[in-house]
Amino acid sequence: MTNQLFKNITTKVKISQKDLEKFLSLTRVTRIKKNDFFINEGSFAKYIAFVNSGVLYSYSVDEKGDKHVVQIALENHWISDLFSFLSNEPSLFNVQAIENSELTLLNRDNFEKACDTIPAFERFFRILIQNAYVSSQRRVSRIYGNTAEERYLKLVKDNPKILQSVPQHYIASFLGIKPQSLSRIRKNLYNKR
Amino acid sequence: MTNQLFKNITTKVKISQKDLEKFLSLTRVTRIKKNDFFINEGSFAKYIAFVNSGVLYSYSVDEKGDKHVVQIALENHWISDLFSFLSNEPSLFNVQAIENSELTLLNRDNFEKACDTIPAFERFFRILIQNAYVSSQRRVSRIYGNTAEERYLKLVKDNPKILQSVPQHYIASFLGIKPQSLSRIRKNLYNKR
DNA sequence: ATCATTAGTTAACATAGGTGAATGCAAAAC
DNA sequence: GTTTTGCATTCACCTATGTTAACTAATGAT
Repeated sequence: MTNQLFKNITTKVKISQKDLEKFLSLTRVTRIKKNDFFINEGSFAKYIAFVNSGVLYSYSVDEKGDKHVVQIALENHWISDLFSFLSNEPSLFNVQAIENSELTLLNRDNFEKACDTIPAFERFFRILIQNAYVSSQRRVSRIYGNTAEERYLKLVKDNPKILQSVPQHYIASFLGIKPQSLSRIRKNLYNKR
Repeated sequence: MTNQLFKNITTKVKISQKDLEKFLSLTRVTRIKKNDFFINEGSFAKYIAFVNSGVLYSYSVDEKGDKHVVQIALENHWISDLFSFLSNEPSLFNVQAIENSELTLLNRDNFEKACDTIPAFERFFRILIQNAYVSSQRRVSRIYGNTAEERYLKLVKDNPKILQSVPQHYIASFLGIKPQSLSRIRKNLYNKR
């Protein structure tokens, strides 16, 4: 599990073994049970989490009370409410475990410390935020430019693991459609072949 | 125009007059004509721009050749392809002037310099990026949770100036619908009253 | 083992928004 | 001043997705 985290960092930035271990010493490992909340909307995101094992997802709840899945974080990905974590504002999202999961946590103080004392980490983290931003922008473009079926096929292609480890109604919400519609889309796709 | 920029910064962070002037000395002012490009997709975003006067907008072009308006920057707002600017990757967007505009430009070297030597500026800029990220996430939620009519009304309410200074087909694209649909929506709204 | 809950499927019907074409108007180009 | 081009509007028709509801299968609780 530690290895996974090391690998996740080293694939994005050059960093010495020593700095990696220094970084690791600022984190702690925890477990979270299926359906438990990692972050509650309105509270403050104290941590960002690297998913060692399991799955988490984040979602917002709109004025009409409808849930909208924003991110699905499988094993080996980072999740938090970045905005709340970085700005110390109340969180706009809930983050919840889809299955029992193991997380490596970094709190805000240690995050600052890591940024201040490990230049490679600051760089790594800047890239993480940029990627989050870009993927959000891409998502807008995709919603506008593609049908739900196209978005589903794109997900199947780019992220087949999500389909295996996440119940379908979460995926529907992530794609911006109702579970019934996803069911219909899948059925049509089968019939086409 | 300089005053506007000062005001834009001081409303978000505390900064001394001296630092403000230092920052200003790192920028330069330029003019751009209606329909000219500030950034071309595929090229590198060398600058971020503060709009002193005029209007710019950014958009992507999808595989089908359709344009999708991503941001509309009126006077007194910042615009760029932040991802390209920060990561030095080719731009994913075009940024173009809707009318003749005057911009205050900051290039990457001076951006780094400003971040390194003016702590308040680094903070200001981090906030700018965070806001961009959050507004992108909010947009996804809004597309999923609201009809085009609701999104239009929200825009009218939050940003009436955009309606006055931007042709309607840009607004339609920004809302994720066709110009005909926006026309229909506006007609229905009139009839309701 | 039983019962209750949640997830997924299907189908009939409703609706928001897309598509293509026609029209009028205003601004730009000549 | 005339012509051309681009923008907004309207309409008839089409399609993707939403809605409601019924049914089944799987999961969890007692």
